[in-house]
Amino acid sequence: MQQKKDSSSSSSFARDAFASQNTSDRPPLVGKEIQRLRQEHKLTLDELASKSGVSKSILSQIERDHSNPTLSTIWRISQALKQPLVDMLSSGEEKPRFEHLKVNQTPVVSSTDGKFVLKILGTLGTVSTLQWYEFKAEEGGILESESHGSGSLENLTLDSGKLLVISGTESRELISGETLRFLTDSPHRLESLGPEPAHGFMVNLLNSNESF
Amino acid sequence: MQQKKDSSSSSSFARDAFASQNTSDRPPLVGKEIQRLRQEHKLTLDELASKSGVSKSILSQIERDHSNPTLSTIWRISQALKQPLVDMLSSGEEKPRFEHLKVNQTPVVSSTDGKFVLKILGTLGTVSTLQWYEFKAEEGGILESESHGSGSLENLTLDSGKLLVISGTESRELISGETLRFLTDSPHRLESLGPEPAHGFMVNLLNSNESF
DNA sequence: AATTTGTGTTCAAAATAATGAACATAAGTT
DNA sequence: AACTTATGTTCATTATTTTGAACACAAATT
Repeated sequence: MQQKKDSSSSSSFARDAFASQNTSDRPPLVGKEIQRLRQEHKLTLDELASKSGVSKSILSQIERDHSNPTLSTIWRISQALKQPLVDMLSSGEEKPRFEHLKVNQTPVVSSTDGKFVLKILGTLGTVSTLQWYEFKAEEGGILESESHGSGSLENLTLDSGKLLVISGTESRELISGETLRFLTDSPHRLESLGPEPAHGFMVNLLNSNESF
Repeated sequence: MQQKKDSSSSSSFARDAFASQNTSDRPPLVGKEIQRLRQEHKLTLDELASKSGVSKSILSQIERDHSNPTLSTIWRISQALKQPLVDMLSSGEEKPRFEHLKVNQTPVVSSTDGKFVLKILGTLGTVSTLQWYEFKAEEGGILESESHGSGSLENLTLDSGKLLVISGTESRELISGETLRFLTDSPHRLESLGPEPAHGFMVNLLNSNESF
């Protein structure tokens, strides 16, 4: 472990700095991103140093990935650049820009009689606090749901047709173009009243503690 | 600046560790979150130390927020816990608690030529991390948007028509029934290719750090 | 109860990140 | 060209993180 301090200040860290983009084999290289942001703000190292309280010299080294900054250092820089800390770190990581789902890749659920069809458009993350759907239902089509848990909110916009919504003891009738938001902490039910098929869009917030 | 090293190893950092939740006045306190994750994985300090290559003692200190970890240290820990680095840092920060949702009439925005019409169905809370829309666009209708900020994700489902999506330097063409998710951290543009009008839904997540 | 084993904390030493001043270089000015 | 100014890099030093070993304590075993 013993390592002779070499005369230059460049430590053992990242002397091979221009390695490939970070794909989870080493800590993210924040240097380029910080430099980009600094230049975008038209700041010199001196200016950023005084704004952030981080010394000019270490800024220089960090930008060239010759140093392994401390959490507090990164944070002070992110503050000065008005950039969420988290963004600065994730910037290097290549994220796929697009995800294109073809028609047959969209999951579809339908009622037993096939009259109510629900396309699952989106589920968010592992914890799944947000989901959204498109639905089409011919006359008489019914969708029954259990409670989604306390604090859950359903947001329903009807594009065409007529829809009866029952949640708990209350019910509403929706016509084309209207939007209804309601709590789904109890079993609820959607029914297409026809005659034309109901078509619409639904966004569900789970465990949201929204009120209206 | 001169500071006498006190006999305990706890540095000047965060001796007042149990400060309030971080709301951008000091670096995020990662200790609790790391500890939570470690325990969730049923690991001891020793085990995490060997998995991550970070010494047991510093782990102990970091968990109690008695140290100001280095980027590479945080990263090695995040790897061992199979947790995206970024998530560990943002955990303490204000999570979008969903707030009051109030949209009575549906506001409508349309392009100057009137060919692209956007109905704003939902905007969530003051922090506004979630929005959703319905859109209709006749042939040639164009919607241009600025960046929604880094980490923003747009989810677009086309019900009918044909749509060209351009984000950054990339573009995709969508046909009826397809869904496209893409990052909107740079200016982007939707264009209805016709001939029949495009109709669809859109869900936008702001500052989500979702990946696909 | 005494011993061992498991787990987290503290200690002194070593490694290295951060600082401020000096230096290097390039771009403008006189 | 010589001088200044602006900007980034390197140097020596200081401050702090990180380490490995020793310690403390509790839980399990004998």
